[in-house]
Amino acid sequence: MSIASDLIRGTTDMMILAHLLEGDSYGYDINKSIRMRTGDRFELKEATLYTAFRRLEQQGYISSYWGDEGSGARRRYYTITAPGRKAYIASVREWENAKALIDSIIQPKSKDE
Amino acid sequence: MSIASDLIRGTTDMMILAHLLEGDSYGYDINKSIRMRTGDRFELKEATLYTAFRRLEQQGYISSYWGDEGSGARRRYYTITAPGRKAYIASVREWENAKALIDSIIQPKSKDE
DNA sequence: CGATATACCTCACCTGTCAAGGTATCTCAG
DNA sequence: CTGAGATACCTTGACAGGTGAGGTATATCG
Repeated sequence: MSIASDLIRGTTDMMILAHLLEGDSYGYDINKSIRMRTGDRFELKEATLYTAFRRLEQQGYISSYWGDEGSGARRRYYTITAPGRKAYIASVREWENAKALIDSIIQPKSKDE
Repeated sequence: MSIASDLIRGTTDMMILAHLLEGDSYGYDINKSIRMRTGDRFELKEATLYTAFRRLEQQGYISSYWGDEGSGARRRYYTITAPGRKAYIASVREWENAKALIDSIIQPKSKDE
């Protein structure tokens, strides 16, 4: 179950950006939302999540700030930037493209089986 | 142009196995055929191709033999094995699964844009 | 007080891709 | 004959992203 790590590679950043498009969020919440959207069939590993945040922030695609909750564990919120939106659009385009290319290469002989 | 290497990661083996399903073949030919099927928009890098062959052979998914052409450069032919066929089917299933999961995570708000 | 959930983080390791380099043979133009 | 180009194979080292394992801190509930 779950996706082979080699298959998700390169889509992690896109997943995160997709979520930030709908509003600022923080790590734990993004992952929870991914779990829910996929019916518990997939989740990002924490290490993957946080290294992705570092990467995206370094590239200027997201920016972060500490939330000021009165109680509970502190949360670091992330916002998608304008370049981030552009990068997201480009990555979705690339993803659609890759899907089509790969499918054309492995073209299954029949629809069912 | 071309697919980001992080996006194809994990599909290379599947691509190669897909080609071997149609009959024995050798490296150069497989790559040529991939180039053609994708209208010159994609090709595996040689280093990637040959490391994939090593990997697949080690896993018992393919086996190889030297062709005996009277003239020209020698070719190493590859055959897909029974376990290889099973692995191919499993990997296609996994790929379809991953596509659906990823799409559900990045779910675009509208069909066009 | 201990367990559980929330919430963050880092390090070392593994694996697959790829640029760069190499070898050898054949064909064809000049 | 010589050199270029295509065919055909291979290896090495660097690089990048995912991940297991470990760590910190707070709040809640029994």
